[in-house]
Amino acid sequence: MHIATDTRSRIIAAAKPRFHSRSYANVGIQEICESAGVQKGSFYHFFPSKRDLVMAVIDEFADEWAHGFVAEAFDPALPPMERIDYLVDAAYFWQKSIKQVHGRMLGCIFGNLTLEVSTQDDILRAKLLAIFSRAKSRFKATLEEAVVAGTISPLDADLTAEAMLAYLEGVILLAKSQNDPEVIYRLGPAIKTLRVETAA
Amino acid sequence: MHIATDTRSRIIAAAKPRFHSRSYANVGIQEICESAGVQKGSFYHFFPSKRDLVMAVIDEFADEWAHGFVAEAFDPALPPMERIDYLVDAAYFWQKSIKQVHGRMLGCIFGNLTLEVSTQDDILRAKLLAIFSRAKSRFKATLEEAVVAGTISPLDADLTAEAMLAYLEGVILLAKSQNDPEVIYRLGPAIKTLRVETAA
DNA sequence: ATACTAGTTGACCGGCCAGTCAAATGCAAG
DNA sequence: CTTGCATTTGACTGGCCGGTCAACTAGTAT
Repeated sequence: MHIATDTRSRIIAAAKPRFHSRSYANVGIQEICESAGVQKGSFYHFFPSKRDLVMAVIDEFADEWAHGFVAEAFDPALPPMERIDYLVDAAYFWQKSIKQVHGRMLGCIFGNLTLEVSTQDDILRAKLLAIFSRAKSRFKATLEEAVVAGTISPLDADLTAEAMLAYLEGVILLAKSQNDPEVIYRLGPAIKTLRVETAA
Repeated sequence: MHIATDTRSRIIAAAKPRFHSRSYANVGIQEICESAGVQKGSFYHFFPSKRDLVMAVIDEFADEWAHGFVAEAFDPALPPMERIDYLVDAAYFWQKSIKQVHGRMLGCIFGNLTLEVSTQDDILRAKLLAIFSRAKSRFKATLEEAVVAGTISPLDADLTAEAMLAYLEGVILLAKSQNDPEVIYRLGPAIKTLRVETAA
């Protein structure tokens, strides 16, 4: 099997936009199979369960971001605090373009899934947590660099990073409630005002 | 029917913790009926649809908060910025007590439902939006008062209020991803550092 | 007593849910 | 040519989904 079976890929490709635009519980395996032109039994040959599929979808989204906007935003050539602006802008433009195509603001799939499933499935929660954890590390490293560069005054980089991530997710949530990406545009830049001071 | 039928109330009482701790799609009417000791047909006598039930549940949660913690927090006797601290504390203690009883952090039901259903049901989205809108107004009035009192320097009260609400929701989201209310405790106080300056 | 209505009952609808299975297919290595 | 494995097929399971319905009960108002 030198040629990586495209069946698996087609399943994931069919599942991605559905989980993103609806919800975990609202998307059925049957529908995914029909859309991917795959039989039920074939699906279960590649994925032991629905949960395994959504984990693969999460990975794909994470990779897509990591190699796309995130890589661009956290470009070491950029002054540290500008990287944060860049990331917020990227979130804005991405949501905006999705809305133009799809008619709706879909928000962040990691946030969406977290609120839906994390009380019901600890394995999925752990997966999502790991994603947030990596995002936080990016913010943290950037903040530390900014402190060293003297761009911002010293602060608790770990907690401030977490606060910024929380803010970004919250802004996207509110934007989704208004079905309007412009909320991200208006509220996003305030992310840089967030600060947690270092403990005494 | 002088005695307000308790059937309706029992249905809502059975639905509340379920929608809060799981999700809209994951809770069935059958289960709610069984738990409330009510027949299916009786359910549909009081609620035209599942959506109407969840709207009633949203209203109950909103009232509970409005007459509980929110009323306490936005007490005019408190210095304005302390009201915001109070509200964040209330969110923390509430989530913490839920976790002690239930074993899990359930988060904010408005945020949970927003991310789950707002791409699929504009009526529910509008309902949730109205809740957020009221919350934002509370923040805004408080900020305006703080500016007048000279506690904080002048800012864009409308956008800062929205930013604070976003931050609170984001912090709760992150806390839920870690199943740990202490996240709210650690990150919450930074809400007061958020600022959107007035436009030129 | 009668008529009306709010409330209740429980069976029923078509359809979808996640997941299983035994049998068939196709391909590759010996 | 044969063995063996990856892949695919499509029917099938038991159970739940939201919602409907006609019949029944009970209380109230005239």
